[in-house]
Amino acid sequence: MKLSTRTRYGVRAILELAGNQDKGPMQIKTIAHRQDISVKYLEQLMTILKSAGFIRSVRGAKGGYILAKPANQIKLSDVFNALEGPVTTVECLENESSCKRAADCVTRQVWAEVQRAIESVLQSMTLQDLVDRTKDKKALSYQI
Amino acid sequence: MKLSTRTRYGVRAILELAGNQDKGPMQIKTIAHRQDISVKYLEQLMTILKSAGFIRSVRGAKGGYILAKPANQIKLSDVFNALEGPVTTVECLENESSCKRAADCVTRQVWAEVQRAIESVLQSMTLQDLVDRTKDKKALSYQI
DNA sequence: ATAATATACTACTAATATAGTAGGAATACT
DNA sequence: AGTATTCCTACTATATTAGTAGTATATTAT
Repeated sequence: MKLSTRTRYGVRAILELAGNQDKGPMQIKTIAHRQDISVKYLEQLMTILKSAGFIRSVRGAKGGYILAKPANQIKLSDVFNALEGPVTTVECLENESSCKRAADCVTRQVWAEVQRAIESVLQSMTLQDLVDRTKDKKALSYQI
Repeated sequence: MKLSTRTRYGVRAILELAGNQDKGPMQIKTIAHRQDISVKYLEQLMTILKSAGFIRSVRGAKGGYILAKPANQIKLSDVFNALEGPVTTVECLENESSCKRAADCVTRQVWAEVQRAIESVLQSMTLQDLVDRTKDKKALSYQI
């Protein structure tokens, strides 16, 4: 039940943008370097995030990417959904007709509970929350 | 973030055994037929469940599989773990040294919370709980 | 004993998804 | 014009999953 690198990299990339909101567009090159991700691969992830409406691009020199809306309006569950696909542990939860036993299937109920638990965590966090956590951490480390 | 059929089939198979505890060994053939799973594939899943210690086998004619311990002593989280592998959303949660940034990584914290949420659901259920749910459901359907 | 029935074991295969890589086109700034 | 950047499409390598195939071994029933 591992996350794909697509999701892990994508979340880290959009968090870079979220932590950089006021400083103009940020280039793929920069993000890729800071996060140790292949430039070409990240390029594709940014396309996903863009077409999902979380970020927008500025082409040409001095271009790059910026958040399309404030970081506190982007829930992690939405980003996750765009990158990893719907948090669906099993097909029959999206589409009941995919299994004739769905209606009275006990394991289906279990996977539904698992799914709700995951979604509940992800829905409770916005990008801004995570940026704030990072800042708290930095502030703390200065004291040491 | 889909579950593998390995896990889905495996859980359904062991639930068949759990619902059949007092009726002697149950054959792969029977389970495969009732659950619509390939006999040969299920054979492999039973091997996994057996070497994890949840079930034991009886060879030869009239043989089959039975639970190795009472259904209320088998937690779903353990079965899940044997089939799907550890509920680890990301490598660095199992092995901190796999990423040099692990110590102050915010996304790692997020995935840890997701993981805890999943585990908490699975640990709260035993096979017996699920068997009971099935029975409740059947009892209910008789009333209709 | 022998035949029938079941698991045990090992190896192979097909299909799919993931994680990239590669190359050039389009756009915008200087 | 030249440079820097995103945009688009296609390819490739690797791993995993899901399943198939065949034979060996153990146990029961006749």
